[in-house]
Amino acid sequence: MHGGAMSDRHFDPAAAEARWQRAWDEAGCFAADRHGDRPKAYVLEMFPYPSGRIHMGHVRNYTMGDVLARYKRMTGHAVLHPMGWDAFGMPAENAAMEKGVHPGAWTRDNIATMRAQLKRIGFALDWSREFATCDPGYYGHEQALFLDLYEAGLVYRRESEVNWDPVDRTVLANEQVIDGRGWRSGALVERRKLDQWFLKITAFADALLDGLGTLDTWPDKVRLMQENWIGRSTGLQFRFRLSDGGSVEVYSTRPDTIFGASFVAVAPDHPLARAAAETDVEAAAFVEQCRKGGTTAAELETAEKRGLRIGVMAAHPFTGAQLPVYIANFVLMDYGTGAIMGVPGHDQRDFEFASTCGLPILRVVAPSVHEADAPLAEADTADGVLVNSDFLDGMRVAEAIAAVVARAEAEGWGEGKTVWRLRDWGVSRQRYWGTPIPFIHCEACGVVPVPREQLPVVLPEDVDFATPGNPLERHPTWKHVPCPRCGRAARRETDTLDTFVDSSWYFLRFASQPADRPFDPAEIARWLPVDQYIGGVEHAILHLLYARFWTRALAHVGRIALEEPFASLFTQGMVTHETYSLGDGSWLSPGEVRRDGADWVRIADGAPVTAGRVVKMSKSKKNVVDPDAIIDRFGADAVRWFMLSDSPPERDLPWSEAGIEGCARFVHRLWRLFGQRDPQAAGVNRALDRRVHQTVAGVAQDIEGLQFNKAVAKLYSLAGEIERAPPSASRSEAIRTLLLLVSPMMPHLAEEAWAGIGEAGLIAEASWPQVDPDLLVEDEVTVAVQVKGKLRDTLTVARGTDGAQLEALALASANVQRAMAGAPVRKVIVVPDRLVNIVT
RNA sequence: GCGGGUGUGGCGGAAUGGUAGACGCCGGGGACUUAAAAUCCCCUGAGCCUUGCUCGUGCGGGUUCGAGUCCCGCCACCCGCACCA
Repeated sequence: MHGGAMSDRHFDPAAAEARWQRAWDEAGCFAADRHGDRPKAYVLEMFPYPSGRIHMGHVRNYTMGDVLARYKRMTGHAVLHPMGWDAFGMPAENAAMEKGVHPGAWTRDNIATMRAQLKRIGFALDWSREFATCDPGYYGHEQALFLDLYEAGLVYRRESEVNWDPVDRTVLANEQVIDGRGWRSGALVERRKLDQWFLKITAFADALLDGLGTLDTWPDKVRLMQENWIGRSTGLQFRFRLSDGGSVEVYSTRPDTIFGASFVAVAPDHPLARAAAETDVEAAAFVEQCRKGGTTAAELETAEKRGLRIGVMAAHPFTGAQLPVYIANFVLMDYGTGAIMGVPGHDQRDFEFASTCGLPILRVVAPSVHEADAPLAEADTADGVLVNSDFLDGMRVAEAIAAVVARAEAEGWGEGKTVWRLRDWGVSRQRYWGTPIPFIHCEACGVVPVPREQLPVVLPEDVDFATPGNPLERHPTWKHVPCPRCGRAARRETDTLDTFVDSSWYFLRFASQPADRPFDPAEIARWLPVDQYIGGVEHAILHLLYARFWTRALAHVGRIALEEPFASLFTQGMVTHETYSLGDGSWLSPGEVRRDGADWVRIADGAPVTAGRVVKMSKSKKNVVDPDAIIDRFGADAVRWFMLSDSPPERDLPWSEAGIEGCARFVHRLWRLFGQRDPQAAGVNRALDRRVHQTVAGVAQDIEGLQFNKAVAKLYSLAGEIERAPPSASRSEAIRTLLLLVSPMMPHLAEEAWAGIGEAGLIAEASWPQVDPDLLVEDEVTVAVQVKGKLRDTLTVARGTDGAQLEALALASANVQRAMAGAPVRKVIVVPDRLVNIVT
């Protein structure tokens, strides 16, 4: 029975991996242009930042994409599955400061390391299209595209706040601000205004919002998050007359609650606040205090709500009541007009503020007109009817909003307005390791674009990181250039672009890489949009929104004809691991501990270790495992299999030693099974044939739906089924089919076995098995029998047995009769082929 | 604070409103072996008066012949919040 030559050999993952990776390379199987005539499939995973080494999160991400890419190839597609590097960014500069290495050298070393790691895992990538965003051959084109947007009026400059470290005299990223202090200096961070470059993403707010409607294969949660982020709202913008003769413009999405207004508040940056600060020392001190601390929304919104009353009063547009005006730290200058009317009864922030300041809290919306004076323990934001509101009384909220807007417009003190939460995208970074912004500042001519023939503006290599701040700014010669317009001495822009710009069009560059242009429009037409994009949910808003914006902006300037870059999106979960700590709270890595009965101890000295929560793998908690070390021990196929097993791909995947051992066992178990294929065996096993065809169809469906854990479960099942089956022609064919089905997941084992059973050619180029639809259905079914909804028996009957017969069979069951205890039948529900429910 | 998500055995999870726990891991028992590893077979939600019954999908309600699945209200944890990528 065990005739194959393979069964005498053990499967040696290291040898097989090297052999077949070389074979794929030599055959050029994964070059995208290999099958020009086939329908296209562009499979893309978010490209990595070259941080040093590949981590398990990358392996999971790229394994999913790889399985899909290999499957698509087997089902007759021309597949574009590329890889590159998101190579600009802060960590390279940090490394330069800490270790004295050049950011470029550090980055290129990391890329070399990580490329080698990815190759070891056997991904079916078209490496001929690889690039890094820090290549001048990439970022030079980005500069040209930036100039396109500039010419189209989508780029502008304005003042904007940054986190300023007053000791290091440096702009800090949000993550470099810890508890309001600079991470290196420990100085209290301030907000400081700088002239910065902006992209007019708000010009596309409507289009980006509407476009979400076409992305029906994106996860609902991502579309919802983007929708909320764009934050379209309609409301009333209107003016309060001030007691000093001036006025203040406010915006409210709930103008219906206007009769509940008990104060007016402006942002600390609001002109009114600045004016007050000039004349009033107290106001100046308060505004100054508000400038302390970081710039993040979370920080601003969780800060205690504080305000300072200034000398003017605002007149209520309907009642004429004099409302106090405050400068308040919870009012944002970036949203609406930077000023609000405070309605404590129906806005939680206003409620908290009014409570601490002793301002009146009025109810103007109630569940019914009879509850007009129900007390408010907190802000009531529910729908209801207007009360205590003059001409609005009795209206529903929506009706009242329309009424107030109409009245304001008629009387000329306000107008209905659509406001977006989305703000323009600030792309200036006061850093070295990024794409130089291609502009020159001339005292006579102003801001002048670098002429296109002078692109790329290349970063200087000779920079020093001995002191904080932007090395481009203090470089002795780089920024000194003649003005392209008048020829007089001028200086280069020293800000570089946000790295999100780099990742906003890389998927276009993968489709073609001409030297003289960013991309070839014909190749964009051929490959785009990306058919399946896969990455972490942490990119659900920013990266994906920016990439959608760039695509539309490039279409707007005529570079491409494409609205949405990613036809389908999948967001995968994180790889997690148990954490280990000593009594003093210090973390230990998985390699430093071992199990000792029910407990954990440190290997070095037997010290007791606490096994803690299962959390995302991170260097700081030391709960990481290195992919290379795991491949050394178990082989690439076992790691790939683990990445696909058990956890649904959108959820977190807990790494475990036991789990990877189980996967490695299964790899070898399959090898033994493949070795049992006996081409001489005769006879048909119909039941096994059915299982095989059901599995082929099911696995295909699971892979297409990216439900790899379900595909894995089906493959385990089928393997067990085949193992238990006696030899037959059906069984031999089943083994060959199983090999094809596992090949996208365990490509090295599959190639080795494919060759072992004497098949010609590479399994990487084989076709997905055909399904016989007649074999998909069983002819017997198991029907559940319930009494009053509780399972009492099951029946095995021919598929399609009619209802009356099922009912009779059910009533004849002894278990059913006992459960009924003589009660009369009131109703019988029959679901053919599934269930009979007898209600008594 | 705001926005989004998740919750089912010891663990990861499966289940078009229709047999909860497929498949895998761990654990237990057995076979093979001088022995071990490897491999193979069986058992494995809890409880009980064990031909079978009761309970059970984070918690509390509801809809339904029937709810893990639908609705309402909570709790816990995770992700994002515009200069981390």
